[in-house]
Amino acid sequence: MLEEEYDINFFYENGFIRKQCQKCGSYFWTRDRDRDTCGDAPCDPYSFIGNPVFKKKFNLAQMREFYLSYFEKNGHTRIERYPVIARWRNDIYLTIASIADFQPFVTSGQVAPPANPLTISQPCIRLSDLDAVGRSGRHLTTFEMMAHHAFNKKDNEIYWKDQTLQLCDGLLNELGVDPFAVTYKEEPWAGGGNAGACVEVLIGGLEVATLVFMNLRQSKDGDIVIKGDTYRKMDNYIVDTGYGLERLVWASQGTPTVYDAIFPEVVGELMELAGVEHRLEDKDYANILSQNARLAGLMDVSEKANLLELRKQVASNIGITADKLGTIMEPVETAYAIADHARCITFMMGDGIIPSNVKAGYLARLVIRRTMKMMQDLGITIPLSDIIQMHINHLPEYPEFADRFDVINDILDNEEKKFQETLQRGKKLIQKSAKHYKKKGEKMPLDTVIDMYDSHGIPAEISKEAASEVGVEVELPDNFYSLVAERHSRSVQEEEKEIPHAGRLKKLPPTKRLFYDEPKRMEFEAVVLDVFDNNIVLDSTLLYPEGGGQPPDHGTFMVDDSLLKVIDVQIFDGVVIHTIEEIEDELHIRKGDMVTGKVDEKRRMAHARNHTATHIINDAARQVLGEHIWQAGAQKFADRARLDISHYKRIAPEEINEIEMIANQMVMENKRVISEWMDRSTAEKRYGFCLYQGGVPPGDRIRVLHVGNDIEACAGTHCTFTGQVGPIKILKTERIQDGVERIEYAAGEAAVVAFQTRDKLLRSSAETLRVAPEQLPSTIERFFTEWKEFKKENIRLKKELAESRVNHLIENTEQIKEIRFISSRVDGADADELTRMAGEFASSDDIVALLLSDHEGVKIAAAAGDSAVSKGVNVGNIVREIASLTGGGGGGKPSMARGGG
RNA sequence: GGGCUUGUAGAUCAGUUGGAAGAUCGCUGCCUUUGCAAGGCAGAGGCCCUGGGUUCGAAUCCCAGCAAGUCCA
Repeated sequence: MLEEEYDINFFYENGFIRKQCQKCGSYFWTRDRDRDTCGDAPCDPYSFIGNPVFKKKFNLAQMREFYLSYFEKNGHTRIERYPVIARWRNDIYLTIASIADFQPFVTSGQVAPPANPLTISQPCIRLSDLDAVGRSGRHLTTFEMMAHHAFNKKDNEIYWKDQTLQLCDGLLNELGVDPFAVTYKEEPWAGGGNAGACVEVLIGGLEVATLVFMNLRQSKDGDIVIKGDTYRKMDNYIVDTGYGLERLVWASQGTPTVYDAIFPEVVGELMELAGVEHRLEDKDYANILSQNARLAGLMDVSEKANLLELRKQVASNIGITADKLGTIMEPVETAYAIADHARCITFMMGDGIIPSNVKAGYLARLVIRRTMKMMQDLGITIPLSDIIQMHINHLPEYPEFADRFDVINDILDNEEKKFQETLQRGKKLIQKSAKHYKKKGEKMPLDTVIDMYDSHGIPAEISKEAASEVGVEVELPDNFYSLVAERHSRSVQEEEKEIPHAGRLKKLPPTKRLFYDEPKRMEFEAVVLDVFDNNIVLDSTLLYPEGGGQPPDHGTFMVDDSLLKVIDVQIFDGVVIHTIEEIEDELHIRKGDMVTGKVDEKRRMAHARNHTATHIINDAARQVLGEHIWQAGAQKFADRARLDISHYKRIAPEEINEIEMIANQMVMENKRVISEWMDRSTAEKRYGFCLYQGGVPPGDRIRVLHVGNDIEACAGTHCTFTGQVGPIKILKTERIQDGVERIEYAAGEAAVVAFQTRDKLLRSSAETLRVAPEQLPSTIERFFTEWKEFKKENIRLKKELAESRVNHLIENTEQIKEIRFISSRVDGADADELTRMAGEFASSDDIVALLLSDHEGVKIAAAAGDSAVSKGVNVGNIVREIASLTGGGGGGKPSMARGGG
């Protein structure tokens, strides 16, 4: 990064000088001429603990308000926070920074920001330092990134570096910080395909803010190199700042850890539940925590070796053994982590994430299970939802969480049950396998433990515990989880969709799509702009190109006297390509020709019905199942459609009936389906992110569709009134992932066909049994029971028959030395009967029986009694040889064998 | 989106190289006991998830589906 990027007037005008850190070598700006270090840990250890840096103590709500109103006062518009689940993006699951709210369309300049400049306090979730949470005293999974953003364009600059620093410095002044204690460290920044100069704001060893001046975009032929990648300047440039709300509060209070500063009540209650005396006013105790936090600030404690080193150092400073310190610290650290994780869960669930085994839901489950495990370790027996309730009580700024508590409670109970079941199942599996290794006198191999975790979700420590209960040792390496990761590290090949004829398409203007304005028109005339292979591009079209889970229209083109069938329609960058069915002749069509196009109306209407029905079902599902319902995917066909929704349980049959009923009522109400093209920002502001249930469309103008209460961004073709959808029939539900339910249904004619198909099924079943359809359930029940009874009787009779035949034949045994031998033909007997008979003979110790029948070719069965076997008789071999004569095969044990051919 | 694991009695699970479907708990009846806990004896209870395939023969092997568990991106 060029040095001149940091040559900022503000510094010169306010008495700053640029120095180089004597420890790490970075450049920084300070008012303090005597300062030699950059102010960042580890060059400067924490000095604010026990020594707050602001003029008063703040809690979260106070600091947030102070910050936002400061920037409001300075010309910024306050913006509502975005959800922690990044609904408007498909590249990340969780909101990891305030700027994430405005990516990709605002930052790229395609879409105007909701206000400019703006200020926001954005809750963010980062799970990358999970292991350090609780231990380091400063790591959090959830934090609020307070920010002021200015989106500048070449011809419209809001403000840039000078004013950004001015605002930051002003804020810190108002908070009452000593101006000499603040340093601004130069640190180039890059991330997510963008980069720029960046200044870290440091007080007392703590980084409280990061000021990024984003003006570069990653580009292969760029001329600026940062961290190995090349970048080039963008036309727009963005002030991207991030102030750590929690850190500012911490610095204002000077408590030993950030946790004690931001949720002291929850920490207090958890410590009590865990039986830990957590008295910060106790000087010795506070001293241990403070030392720990100060030193932890200098190292990465997510690594075990570092944690041990930390323990050693703190222990020697206060004069106790590292082990003893460990027993003091561990429960405290765990309680901190629980408090933090619970807050994370509160935000996740409060914003509607449903735990699952995929995507964002998996991350939620990960955190939930970690938390439950830690609660178990500490002997905290209250349900996790109680801790969530504590957080919600202390978060009055988020009333939406309180509203959703009932559902959260339900979900968490469910999760708790599932986790317990998984652990129990796991324990049994482990002990079974442990017994196996105990027999062999071996240790349990690491591979087994990895298997247990990978396939059954049993944490390694629990495997170890369970195995040791049986008396089998397990060696766990430090890098256990990276070994697991290795198993999965198979190269992922990224498939890049290649757009055919990209070069040619680039030169063409976007095709006018007439089907939005005239949904009922089915015929049109247009001019041919280009022809290649079997593809035709027109200046305008009525044919819907595949998109949004809706398949393309079919139709015909009439050119002069020839009729062409359109079998596929796709859109690339606004240009619609019609693919024509292969014909033997050449296409007699060229640029400039006029074509008369016709839409296959039946197909179009079938799609429109199923598509509108999808919105209706989505709305009905939300009414029946709850507000947490979120579309996770959808696909429409001509004869049916399906909708995937997030839900934490299987949908009960009664619920399906209710959804179906409500959906059909919506149809009967015959409401107008309204569509409007809107500004993206306006639409987001008015309707929220539920707009993006079906995916995030690109561009600054989006089509907003209202179907009843359901409002979504949707580019598909729809009915104009809900009545046109016709009957809606739900066909089935399927659980495609844990936490995601798929509903399949048909609308309109397709629904009628579905009714009829089912009716036919019912009728033909009833006819076969010769009863009325109403009597099917009871009749089938009767048949099934009778069938079972007959089967049992059959077995019983065969057994009796076998016994009586045996009694009859037992006279015909032939004495050969010490064994009695009998062979007989039992025509008509099946393999089972023969076997049973042979077994009956062999219940006498010295008998060897060989039986044959003519059932389905030849069947052979043989058996030998115990003493016969011990004298060396092996009927398995005998049967094998006989069977080979019949052209079949056979075999078995020395005492029992069957065969045939 | 990818990987791995599992579907057998009401429950928890065995089931060896393919060769007669089992155990424990629970259930029913009888016996023992003042009663309970328990013990003894006898018995009921199985579309071995579904559908194909291989085979003389499949709970077991192969393929597809359904249901469930789990790890990762």
